[in-house]
Amino acid sequence: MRRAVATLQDIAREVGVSSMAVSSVLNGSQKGIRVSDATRVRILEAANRLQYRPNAVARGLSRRRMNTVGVVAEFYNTEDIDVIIHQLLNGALEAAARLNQCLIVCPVPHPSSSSLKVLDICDGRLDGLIFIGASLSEQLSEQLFRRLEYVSLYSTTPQQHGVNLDADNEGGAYAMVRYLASLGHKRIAHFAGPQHSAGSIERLTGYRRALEDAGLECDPNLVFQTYFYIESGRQTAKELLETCSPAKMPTAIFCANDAIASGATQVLHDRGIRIPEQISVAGFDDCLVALTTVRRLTTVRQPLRAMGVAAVELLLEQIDVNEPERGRLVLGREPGQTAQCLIDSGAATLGSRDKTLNFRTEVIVRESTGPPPSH
Amino acid sequence: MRRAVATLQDIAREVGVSSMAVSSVLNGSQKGIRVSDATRVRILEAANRLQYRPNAVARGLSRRRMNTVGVVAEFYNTEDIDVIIHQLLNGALEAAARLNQCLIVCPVPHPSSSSLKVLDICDGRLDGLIFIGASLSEQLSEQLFRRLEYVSLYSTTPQQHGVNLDADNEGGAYAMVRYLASLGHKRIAHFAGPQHSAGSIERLTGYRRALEDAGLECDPNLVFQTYFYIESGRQTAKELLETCSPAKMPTAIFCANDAIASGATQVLHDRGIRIPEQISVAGFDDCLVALTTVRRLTTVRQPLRAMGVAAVELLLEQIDVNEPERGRLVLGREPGQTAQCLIDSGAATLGSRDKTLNFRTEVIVRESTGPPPSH
DNA sequence: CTGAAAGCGCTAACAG
DNA sequence: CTGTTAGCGCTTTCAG
Repeated sequence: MRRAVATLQDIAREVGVSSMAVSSVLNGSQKGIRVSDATRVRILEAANRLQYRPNAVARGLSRRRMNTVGVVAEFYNTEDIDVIIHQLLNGALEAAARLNQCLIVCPVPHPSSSSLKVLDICDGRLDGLIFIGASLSEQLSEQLFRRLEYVSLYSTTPQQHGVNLDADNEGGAYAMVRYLASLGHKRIAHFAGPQHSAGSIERLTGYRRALEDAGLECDPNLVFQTYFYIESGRQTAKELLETCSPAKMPTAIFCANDAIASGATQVLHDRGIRIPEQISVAGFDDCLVALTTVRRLTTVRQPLRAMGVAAVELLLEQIDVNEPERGRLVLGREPGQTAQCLIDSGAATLGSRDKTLNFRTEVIVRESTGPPPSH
Repeated sequence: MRRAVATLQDIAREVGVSSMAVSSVLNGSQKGIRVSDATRVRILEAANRLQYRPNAVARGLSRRRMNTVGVVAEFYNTEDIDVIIHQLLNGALEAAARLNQCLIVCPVPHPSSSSLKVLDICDGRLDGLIFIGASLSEQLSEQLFRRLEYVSLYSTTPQQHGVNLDADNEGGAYAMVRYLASLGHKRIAHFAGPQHSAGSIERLTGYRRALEDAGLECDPNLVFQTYFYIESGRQTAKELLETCSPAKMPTAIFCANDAIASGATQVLHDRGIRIPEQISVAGFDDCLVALTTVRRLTTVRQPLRAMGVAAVELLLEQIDVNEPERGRLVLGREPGQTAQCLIDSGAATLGSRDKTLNFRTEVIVRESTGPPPSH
């Protein structure tokens, strides 16, 4: 929108037709309109010569639709969560491109400033919003809902409106701990994530259920409370080594994410404890750090790409369904159809948390796990 | 822009004044306008009651300014470049917030699709653009320049318009290699980045100049061509171990980035070569993987936050200067003043590549370097 | 089936 | 100083 940018009317003037004719040729709206082939060619030629590009702001004002969805993510974190966001984003980008939607990211520097910043962007320039890892207060989600449709991923608070997507945390943790048990481990520690996070609690639940089903004792002294950071994994590993008597030492540690596992691995390695010969370490997420540890991590992978795709599709379905006045259905699906497809195909299940879709996870076996030493 | 969203006119109708009065009270434009305090209060009350929020699309169309800058970055990469982008983004966000500008990120999935995707977004919704690591063809930068102002970071092609920001690659590499030499290393290898990248070449130049100034021989067999990936570092380390006779083995490796250093570290460690006792390894960038290697990496840190801030300020200055018709100066600086300040303060220097500002780097000493074995 | 006219929500530039 | 009018660039609607 600067210097000499050609407008629709410029072209209309050049060619000597109405701006409507130009609009219908270039932006293919208005179904019933017929322009003679000769004029059509002249319009296209003029548009090309003048390097015409439609002005999305004007179009948006008129159509009440920007064909743009936003992703809100907190960009202050330099640990592994970022890589997760990138993978989600790749899926979301793919889906958005396929459906002719723009996807833009609205980075939020700090959790606290979210509320202000987020409402700033809900000013007509976006048709819908995808929240990643947000904690939306009831008030904010109400305000948001008045302005646009949204879906969330890894929401840390119960959803008021719209759907929430998450990994099948409990299932993933369960599968990993069963795997460790199948290797012969009897004493499996858990470096749990922060307990204000629903995902952490679910992973802990999966861990407990797996121990029980494997007929193993669940020693509370082997469950440690940590944060999702490398440094926290490091400290907790030191704590474990200091507080545990050799006899009670676990032969495997299941960490609530890869960052924790990375930190733990570093400390164990520094103390001369060999992985996986003396102790097995497993993570969760399968992000970049899983590949940079001394022994590449056995971990639980989430279908991040598919989740990104699903987020966009669910959002657009919501817009289609709930805002018919905006016309232009993008997906053309029935209400709930997108979610139903995911469930039917086995990609996701309806979680215990209301309105949450849990995506199936997968255990990735690498070098950081093996049978316990006595085997 | 959905369901019942109050507009300016709604408020005007409620209160019984002109929409102009409302506009001037709520959005503080139109300097000369006076509204009685009583009306002002009633307007504010009504706006609050109706939860009024200005529609940025309508405002943008009218003012020809969105107060929004975009960042274009390629989001397909899952290696360390991401973390760099995040740090840059944090700086950019800070500056944008301070100057009352929205900052949004336009992720580009693949390098090849950039041209299309990028022009898509230059449709009036953005006042300016910041490119990270882009290779803009001459044609694309021309088209872009017709539509909006832009600046670039780590541009891989010479700049047609606008300024480019980069780290002082040569200076950083020089400082690191001088540091290694000062520890007593005589045979220092370099795992160079891809030679189509200007930054890689500059790092290589710094390496060579440092060896020369330190009076060390520059053995071409110790310079390896790699890519900016962990796996490439891994392979190159294997190559080094296979091709180098023990007598000719370097005692230090300076890697063109941290990912390469991480891969190299893994292989060396796996072969039982102790770091830094037997060989020192140094990286460049100081990103997350520098903290997850067996020995935390000695590396060259770039002032990413400051670069993000500078990118936004330089861009807004360009808009102020070159698009006076849009009014509303954001910075109110003279042309070139922002760059001059950076140079005067010593934060950056004018690079050899035309129109490039090189930001001062810093050697961060950690655990992966030490004196050579014979010492 | 075509073309002129009205309007999306807001603001800048006027005339009263 | 107020209040009205005329757009911003595009699209939808409604006469011709």
